[in-house]
Amino acid sequence: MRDMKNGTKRPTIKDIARESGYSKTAVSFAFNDPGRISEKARDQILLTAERLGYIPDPMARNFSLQRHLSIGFLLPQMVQYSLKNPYTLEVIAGIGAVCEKMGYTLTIIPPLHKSLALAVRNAAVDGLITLGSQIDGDIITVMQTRLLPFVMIDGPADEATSSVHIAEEEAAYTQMKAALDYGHRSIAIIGLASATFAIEQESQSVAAKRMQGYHRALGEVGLHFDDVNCLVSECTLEDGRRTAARLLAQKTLPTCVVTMSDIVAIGCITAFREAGVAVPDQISVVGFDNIEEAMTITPALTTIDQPAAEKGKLGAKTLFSIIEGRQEEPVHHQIEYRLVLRDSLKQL
Amino acid sequence: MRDMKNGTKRPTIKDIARESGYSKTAVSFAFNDPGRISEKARDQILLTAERLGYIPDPMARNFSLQRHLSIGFLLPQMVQYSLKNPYTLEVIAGIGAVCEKMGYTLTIIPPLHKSLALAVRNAAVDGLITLGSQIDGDIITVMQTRLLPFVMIDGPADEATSSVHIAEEEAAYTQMKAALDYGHRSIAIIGLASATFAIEQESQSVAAKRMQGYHRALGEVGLHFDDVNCLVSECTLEDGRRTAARLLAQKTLPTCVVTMSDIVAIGCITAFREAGVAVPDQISVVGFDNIEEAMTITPALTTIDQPAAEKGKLGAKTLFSIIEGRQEEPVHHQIEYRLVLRDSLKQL
DNA sequence: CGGGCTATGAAAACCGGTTTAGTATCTCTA
DNA sequence: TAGAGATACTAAACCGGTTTTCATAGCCCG
Repeated sequence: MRDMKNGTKRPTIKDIARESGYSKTAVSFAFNDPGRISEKARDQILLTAERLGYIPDPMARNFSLQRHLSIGFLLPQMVQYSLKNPYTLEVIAGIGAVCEKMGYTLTIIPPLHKSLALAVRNAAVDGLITLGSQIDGDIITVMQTRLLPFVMIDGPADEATSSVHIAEEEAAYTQMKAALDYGHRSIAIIGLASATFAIEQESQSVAAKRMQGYHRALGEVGLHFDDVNCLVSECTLEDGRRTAARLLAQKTLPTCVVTMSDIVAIGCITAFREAGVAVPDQISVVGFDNIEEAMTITPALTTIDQPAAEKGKLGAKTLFSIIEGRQEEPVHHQIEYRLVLRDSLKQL
Repeated sequence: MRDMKNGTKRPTIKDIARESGYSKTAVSFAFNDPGRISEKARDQILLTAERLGYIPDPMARNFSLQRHLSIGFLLPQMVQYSLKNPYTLEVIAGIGAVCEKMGYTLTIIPPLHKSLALAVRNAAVDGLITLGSQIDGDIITVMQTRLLPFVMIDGPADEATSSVHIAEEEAAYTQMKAALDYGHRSIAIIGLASATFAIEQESQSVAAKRMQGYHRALGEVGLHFDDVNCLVSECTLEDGRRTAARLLAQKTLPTCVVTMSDIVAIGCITAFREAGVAVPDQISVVGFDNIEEAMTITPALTTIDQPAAEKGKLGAKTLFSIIEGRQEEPVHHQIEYRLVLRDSLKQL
């Protein structure tokens, strides 16, 4: 009997076959289809496996079965940004909950050598979920070439791509309208990093659609982008604070700051507080997302609620239905948003 | 020429070999070791690959190379709990940042059929990071049997296991002492779900070590567990609120609540606020972890700072050094904690 | 002009499982 | 008692790459 106990290498199915006196096939059956062999053989094999410390190699198994038992989540930005954004994290949690139910793992895929397309090329997953607008043609090409099922959340999805999203333009319109309805006319907008203030462009990006909504709401009271203070911030608490500092450095403060993200809004509130500027008495702040913290901060944040966890769940469910072949045609889930009025927006 | 464009299956290396007139070997070289073949052959092959939409199968490649290019993070609890805990998320972000740098993906591993050990058996990863005390012998046995490198964060690590942690007993002592130093004698403790109030047991779990620290601090002012109100909460905002409700339902309120987790502390604060109980004027609250929100909530939370992201980074770095064979002996990183005094703890 | 070296590429083994196809034996039935 | 069918098992093919080993041709050099 070959001494394998202290060998540096793990025993394989072949070792168990040899040691137990049965064939590879029999060993495989013992683990995967016990009824297929005799009780005696099964016991022999399982005992041998136990004795040698044999555990079937998951990768070999997955490879043979042509599956991964994992779906991928494509990080919209570098890890240090993405995984600090509570909205993103809530989406991930939603995806994760479905994965758990399905017996899959969830692979977080950061850019590889700064390239998301490269990361997708190498991703060992059964399907992908993307979040946000940073998804360019290269990435889509790779996914399609690999025949990798994918679902876009908040992304620039065309007709052929399954997606989950809210009515961005309308939601942004609603958000801005709330500020205007409360009497605010001196307004600052803090957009996402990818936002552009050239309304003409036909971009499918979330930021662009929201800008269109802002534009429409402002137009209804006779305002234009030229009349508002337009800034841009990374989607992090820190950068929200920095952006608020930029506002504070200007001569005149707006009466209301409309942001595209709660995390930025919260950054602003803390920065204002530290600068001795009272929210909402001196300045109102409106957020977007309704993350959990929007409720706990003082003052509680007026914001647009979009069910992030629900988005993640729906995205994951959709992906699994494609993976399992239950879904042939692309689907586009539009889910509900909702204005949540809290203390951070003050009636003028 | 075989028509492959609209076939339902992806082309393999064999197809490219046949179509280009070269061998599998040559195709492999074209992608991985271009200098090994002639320029002409390389161009031919790459062109053919492009034309047929060939991308090497990552799983086959990884299988052949006996690697995964992914490390696993073992979720301490069910997804819906784990991924709602900011502390856990910060640790994950730290791990993720290192993964990104190393060109690895991060696989989130939820329990499989309620079993973490089973999930570990099947995990397709090069190594594992665990968090918390829920790691039992079965899980460790599987990791060892699979010869899977692993690092424990906040875990019950023995000498043979690489780990990252703070001095739990001492940190808890410091936390409790702060409350006592501020004059509090009527105290409630809200422990982690796994906490037990039988101080005698020699458990290695975080909760047990912290209880020992509490016990020591209380003892110094002549108090004992019998004199304090001991509760237990899941590590979620929601359960924190429920636990606060249980406190509120009792006849007498303590003057100070000492929790093992910021997220629970914040849940308590919001519950107290909603019940009209002023923090810290009527009741003080002390947290543990110093998550980002501890600073933004009103009143700002007095807590023990432990650098979660740093823990994740250090854990991941350690794991990679084991995977790459640079680290033979197990290492135990003990990192610094720090008491952060803020408004939620009031001098009596 | 023969021996050795380099450049180029193909054949076959290998990674560790699963599965198909097939064989030998035993049991039941007509 | 022959044939059909079930049972228990094995050999070999397969998943799609990488890598080792080997073959051939061309070249340089003494």
